[in-house]
Amino acid sequence: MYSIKDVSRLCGLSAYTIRFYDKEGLLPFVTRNGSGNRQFSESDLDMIRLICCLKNTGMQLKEIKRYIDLFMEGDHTIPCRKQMMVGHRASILRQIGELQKQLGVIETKIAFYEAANGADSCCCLKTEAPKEK
Amino acid sequence: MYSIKDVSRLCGLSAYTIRFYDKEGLLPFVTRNGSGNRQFSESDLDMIRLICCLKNTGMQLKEIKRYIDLFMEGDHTIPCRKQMMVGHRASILRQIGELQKQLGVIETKIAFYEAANGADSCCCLKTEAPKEK
DNA sequence: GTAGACCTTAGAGTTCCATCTAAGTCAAGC
DNA sequence: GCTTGACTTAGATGGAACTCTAAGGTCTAC
Repeated sequence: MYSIKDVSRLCGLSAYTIRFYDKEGLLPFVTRNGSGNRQFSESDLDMIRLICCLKNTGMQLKEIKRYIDLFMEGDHTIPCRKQMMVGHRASILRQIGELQKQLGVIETKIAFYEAANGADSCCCLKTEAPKEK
Repeated sequence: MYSIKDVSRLCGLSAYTIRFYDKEGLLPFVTRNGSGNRQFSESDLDMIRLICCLKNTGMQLKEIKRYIDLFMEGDHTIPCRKQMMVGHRASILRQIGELQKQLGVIETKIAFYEAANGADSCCCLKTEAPKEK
């Protein structure tokens, strides 16, 4: 069994975020110990990792909650959950396609700058790479 | 010359959003007509399309503003702008890689559901595909 | 038995991005 | 000259996803 801090470390979420997810109903499967503290099992961890995966691929928390709700309802919702994942796969493929398209635009822009100016000159070496993920 | 409504239609942004971007300093190149209304040139449109491209690939508005500010400073900032685009290209490639990795997780999940249940059965036909883009 | 580290809660605050409201200006058509 | 409609502004509001604060409970070690 893991504490909230363990999960935070293992899943790369802050403890705040984990509590927030719980409050939002994303973690109804998490149990408590005698003193009311959350305790997470290995399978809870797996579920949280799946939640992160869905979130990182652009699924909204309320949609993830819908998935979790189905999960809690039992095996008879498997076809429905599968349906959601199939839809989400399509969404991810769309995103990848879109990113690849936009990548082309940026490539063109870079090529333009390459042509407009000498190879490696830079007026502003302190420019750090954008931090967006 | 295009009105704000034209640009809204041509770029898929609401007029609110265009004004908001202007207020945020993303459109310093836009001129006004006699009565104070914004008028957009063809090259303004191109710039707005680039802004959309950067935004859609996860660049924050303040980072985009930094790019626009450099653009307004003139050609001597080209190496710096190129640097930004090179960094952003790396960011897009990271995003694509990440999505592809997560796609694998979802594929596995679907395969699991496929195994757990009959081929095309579905308990919940009204499930629409997730709308996240 | 008390200090320190950990947890709990409710609820406030923050950031980002966008959207809307209210009040007003301007130009064209009747 | 008045209505209509598109535009302007400042600033309020919204929602998504956190992030933090305050007040307090519980366990362990000394």
